[in-house]
Amino acid sequence: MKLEREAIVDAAIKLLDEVGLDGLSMRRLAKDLDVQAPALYWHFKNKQELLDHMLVAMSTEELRVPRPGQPWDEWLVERTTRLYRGLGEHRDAARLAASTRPTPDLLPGIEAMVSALTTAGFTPAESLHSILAISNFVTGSALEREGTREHGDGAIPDVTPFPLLRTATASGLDPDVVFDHGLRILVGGMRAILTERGHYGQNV
Amino acid sequence: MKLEREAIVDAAIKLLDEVGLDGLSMRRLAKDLDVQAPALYWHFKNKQELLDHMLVAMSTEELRVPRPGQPWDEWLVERTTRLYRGLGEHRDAARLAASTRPTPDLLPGIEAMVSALTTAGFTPAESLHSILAISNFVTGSALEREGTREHGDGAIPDVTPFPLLRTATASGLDPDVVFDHGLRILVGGMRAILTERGHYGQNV
DNA sequence: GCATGACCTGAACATCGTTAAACTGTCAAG
DNA sequence: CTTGACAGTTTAACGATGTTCAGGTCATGC
Repeated sequence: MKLEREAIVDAAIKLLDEVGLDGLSMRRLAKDLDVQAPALYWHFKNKQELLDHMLVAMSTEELRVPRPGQPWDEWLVERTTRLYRGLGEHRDAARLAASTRPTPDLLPGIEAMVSALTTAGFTPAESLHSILAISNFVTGSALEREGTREHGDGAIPDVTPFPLLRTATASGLDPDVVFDHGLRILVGGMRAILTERGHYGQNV
Repeated sequence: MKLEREAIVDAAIKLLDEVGLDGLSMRRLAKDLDVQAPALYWHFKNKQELLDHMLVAMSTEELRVPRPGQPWDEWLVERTTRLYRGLGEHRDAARLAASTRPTPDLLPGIEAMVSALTTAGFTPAESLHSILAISNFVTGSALEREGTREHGDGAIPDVTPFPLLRTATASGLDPDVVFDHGLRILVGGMRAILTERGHYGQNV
């Protein structure tokens, strides 16, 4: 029954949001499903396999290609931001994603993205490396955000002895604005590659 | 005795290189030290506290400021690359770093780096955000490298049905070149901020 | 000589992922 | 209507984990 598998994954995601990744145990999940823990092992051979399915159930995976007429950089920012936001919708989602190997059915999407960037003027290698680098940046940023979220208030260090840090953090220090800034720099650097090569056009 | 604490941390790091983070248990570490597991809890209140000390013992933390006359971008690339390489010198070092909150004594180093970038023409906020974004990029990249290292050979997916991916990965796909490319893009984007503002000079 | 503390052991607790064997139901074939 | 196969679950247990607690041992200072 596929129905069971989906129900388990849904309950696991809901439980994840309640107790976090560290609190997500097979026994606890089984209790939520009114079942004994070993019953889960008929549907999933591993806890890891369960986690894998949770991750694919959580990821919407859209916007892998620019809308018609949309400039490549705008599309890339939009898509990457959506990815980053997606990792913030469930508790410990970034940690979960980091502990899971990507499945091979991501390849068509990556090929599509590479295609979008090559038509913008990048080489296939440049496109792929950029996409992967940005992906690493996303996971790193999402992990950092989760880390600061958990230790909430008590962890903000005292910057008063450091004048530059003081002015730099005068209006707070939000992980999201660090992410936005990093992403802006990344696509700015990609744009620089193109302009150095003579592509001045906005969109293809 | 500080000597004991250091000895424990050193043994823990050596054990980490042998068995990895998942194999690093208090009992196993105690056995290497010819001691029973609870003895470790006299020196460290937690396993987490032990892990924290392992991480600071592993990080050399140098080059937080450019050499005299060195351009800011060259220095930034050098320093960031060194950081990334450092995370590859011990097994699971990136995972370890990701599971640990940074200690507040990193602040002087950050202030120094912000200072270096502000004298190059960036605002304090731009400098700090760039540093933090790059740091997130480093941890993300190091984590990805560890993930691919572990599943070694068997995990390389088949790209033959995807022409662009095939040409992009014709000469292999090394996590390190993805990192180099991402870093180049990042500082390229930072350079673009400066040139848009009218700073055309190479160094300061 | 004796007490105070540092430092360690032994035993145990709660919890974890996971497995093996036995049980319960459903449903089709004889 | 019986029987057997099979999906799906339970009960019991194994080995391992981090951690605690009560009690030891042993040197040092009075």
